Amino acid sequence: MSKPQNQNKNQKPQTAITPTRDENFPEWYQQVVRAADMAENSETRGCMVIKPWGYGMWELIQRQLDVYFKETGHKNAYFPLLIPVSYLEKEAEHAEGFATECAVVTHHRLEAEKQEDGSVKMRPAGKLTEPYVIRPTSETIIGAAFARWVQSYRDLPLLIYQWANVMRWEMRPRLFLRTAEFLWQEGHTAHETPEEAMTETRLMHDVYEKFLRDHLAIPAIPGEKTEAERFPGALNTFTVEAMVQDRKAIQAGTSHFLGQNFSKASGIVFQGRDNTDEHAWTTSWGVSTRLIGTLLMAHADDDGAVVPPRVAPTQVVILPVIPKDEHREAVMAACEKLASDLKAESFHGDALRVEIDSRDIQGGAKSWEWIKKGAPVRIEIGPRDLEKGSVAVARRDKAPRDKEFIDTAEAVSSMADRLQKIQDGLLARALAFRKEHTVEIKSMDKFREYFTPQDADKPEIHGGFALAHWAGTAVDEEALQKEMKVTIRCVPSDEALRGDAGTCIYTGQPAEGRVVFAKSY
RNA sequence: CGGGCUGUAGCGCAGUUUGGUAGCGCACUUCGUUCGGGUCGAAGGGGUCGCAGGUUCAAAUCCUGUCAGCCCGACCA
Repeated sequence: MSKPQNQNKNQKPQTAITPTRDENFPEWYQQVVRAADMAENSETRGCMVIKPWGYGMWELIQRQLDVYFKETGHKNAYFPLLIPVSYLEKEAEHAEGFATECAVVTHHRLEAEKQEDGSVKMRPAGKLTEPYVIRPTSETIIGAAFARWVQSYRDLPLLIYQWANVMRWEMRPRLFLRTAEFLWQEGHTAHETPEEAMTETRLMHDVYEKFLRDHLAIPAIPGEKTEAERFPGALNTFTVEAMVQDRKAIQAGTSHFLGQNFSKASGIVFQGRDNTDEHAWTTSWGVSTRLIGTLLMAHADDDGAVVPPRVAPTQVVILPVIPKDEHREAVMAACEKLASDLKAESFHGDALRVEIDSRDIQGGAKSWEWIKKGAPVRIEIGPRDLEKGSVAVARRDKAPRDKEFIDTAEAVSSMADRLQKIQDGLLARALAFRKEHTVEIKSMDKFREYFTPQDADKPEIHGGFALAHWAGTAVDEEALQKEMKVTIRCVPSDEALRGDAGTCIYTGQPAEGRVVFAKSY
């Protein structure tokens, strides 16, 4: 009966994804997205089609973040996709920052033109007197609305956010990480005082950090951006920086203290308590579908996606094992029963998301599909289980063939706990990984050594986060980036990471504390 | 936007140098076989070779243009 493994004509690779992370990380990432059936490139340049498994994650992210936004007093609204070009001209730094990546709408009509061969060509007609840009972000158009809405200090604060698509004509799109069109949430608030606005900025920064940690199992480092990395037009930018498995950093969410830059540009003026006209203090903050790319790069392995249970569209997939047709009815009935029992259980306030995969395809192939999608738990039920009253439970955070045979009732009652263990395990693993690849560096020699790949032609995964003292300028930062592609990811908020005062590794000047350096996405 | 590579069936590719109107693997359909498992066998379906021009009796193959994708830069969530 037993035959040697991998003796088939079409030998399967040892891993479901080729290449592996070590072999070629960027290519591995793309293969994971595809194997998990989450998204694909579309006909439209730089834009992706998000498929149900990927969009399902986004829906959960939306729903769960929405709770936090509402809890912190914000209200959802919606503003136009098209922004008059003149709006962008109001804030110089902002305009400059986004000018090179704006899609511009110049016409409002098409005219059909019959060709000689009978086909039809559509030509733009009806030129607009003032072109529109498709929003790359909405500070300006929301600012214009705020200007209308605010008269008195009694109208403040305004706490608004919207779920929307935005467009930035990126030169190098990558599924989820950087696409020309992406989905996001953008918060925009206006306040009476700078202190209040700063409190708001930090509050949302904190919300993002907790969301990444508790929902996406990503331990991000919260901190402030340096001037060089700041949002165009902002006074302060706060970021949550995550480390992914090639040890690079990715900015997963930002919140900006905009001072009065945008209120001056948009004319958000209110009459203050002392009867004088004042400009409001504004903030903006956002996370995007990039979160999904981040979570893949943080958790996926060489067998495909690994989705944290809290954002898994299907948390438990039931795989019927039907050796002979005569077993079908009994097995399917058991699956239905199991599914409904599981759905009666709850995880973080929601019914468990359970799916029976009853497709008539090879069991092995089916099981591997769910491994590649990263469903947290797979349950098999076959005739033998029916006799014994047990089921076979497999976890995505364990080896593909690692199955546990558990009494059915117990499998159900312990499922929420099992999902939480997976969720916690992913976070612990990601945190351990980040710690393992975070070093403290005290000299430029060591710094260069850390960030220089062994093989320059085909750079291997190297480096990580470096904590080092810094007192340099934006110009110094740029020099570092030119030399090694390393940037300051943030000035960490965490005192332990920030450390004590010391000597800047670059300028030798006294530095207040350490900053986080890394290569980044 | 600069430099390099690529575009042939849903996916991955061969064929292009030396023009003669398409082939392989996987996937898909049907039948059988196997069965806690990404089985094996047989028979099938599917492509105006990225697009547009040009050269030629003849173009996937040569020429020009263009679009898209990937990798490396610059830019960015």
